[in-house]
Amino acid sequence: MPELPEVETIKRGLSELLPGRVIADVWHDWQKSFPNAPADVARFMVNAKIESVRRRAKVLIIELSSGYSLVIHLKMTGQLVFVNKNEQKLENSNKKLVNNINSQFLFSNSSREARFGGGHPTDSLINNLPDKSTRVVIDFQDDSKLFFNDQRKFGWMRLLPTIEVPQIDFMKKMGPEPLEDDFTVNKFINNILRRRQSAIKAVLLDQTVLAGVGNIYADESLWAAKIHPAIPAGQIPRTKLIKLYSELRRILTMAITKGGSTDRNYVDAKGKKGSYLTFAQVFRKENQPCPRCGTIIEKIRVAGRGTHICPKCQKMIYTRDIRS
DNA sequence: CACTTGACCTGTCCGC
DNA sequence: TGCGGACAGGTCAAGT
Repeated sequence: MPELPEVETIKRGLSELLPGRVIADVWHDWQKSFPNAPADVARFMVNAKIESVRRRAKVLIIELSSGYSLVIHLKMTGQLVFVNKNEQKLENSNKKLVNNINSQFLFSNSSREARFGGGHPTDSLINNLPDKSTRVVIDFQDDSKLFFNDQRKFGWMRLLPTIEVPQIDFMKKMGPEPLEDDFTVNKFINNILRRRQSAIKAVLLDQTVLAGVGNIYADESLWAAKIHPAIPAGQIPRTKLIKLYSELRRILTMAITKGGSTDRNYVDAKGKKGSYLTFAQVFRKENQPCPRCGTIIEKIRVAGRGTHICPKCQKMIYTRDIRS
């Protein structure tokens, strides 16, 4: 769910809210989410000040004044929700007013629904925390709180010495970020072709090739570049890869300016369904017409993932390595 | 080594 | 209405 644009959006939000705040207490109930020893938490988190919030691919890094950092991966259902006590009081006394300001202190899939979708049931999220998905609560000295919620328990949070963060395994293996200035089209093509026999979609999802792309943006960029997701990477003409490079960067950049997307469908208070993938062209659009040619979009399975294609725009036409 | 599949979880949705 | 099962997707371990 959270891919690069979503994590970037969360990072930008937390960057405005957390730095300068001092941790008063930390509660956590779940070893997998937050396996650090209570003694370490007490020693390196309590009384520490938040210095900065950074992002590497889909990973958030909250740097503390103690020389330690919180490294956070939200995986599919993780949320980071910041709640300011004053706002909470306001919520209790004047619900309408708070609905309008929810977005400034909620950073989660639900908050994006709130922001882009208008009123809906999760407007009341702020009243319900902690809930049963809450794994970690960080209390600040000014009585504001940061909640880490994760329904499916795939996400995690680790407290590590800041200087060791780049050394941990999955950080070292991570490939380049698609939006970095020095990530050139040639680098992109060379990295793609490192996995010549794999389906192009599997390559885009491989974080050692390219860090930050997930299922939504893989489908969207392959549709934009008119490439079938199951084509072996090595069989794609160079001109198509150049197109894929520019479309991937364009779509990721656009998604960030829109504050990310969410694939959560929900039912609002009136039982009405809605989707908040406002700029998706194919993702979760199966059985709907392709925005480009009108052909009905199909959902198939590629690289073990649900995959959305226009069967006319994205044909399996390559049968040999035409680069050589 | 290259590449694919299944496990990790739980809430939701679909069909019977 | 309830119930079983498929499905969702990021990442890693285990498999071919």
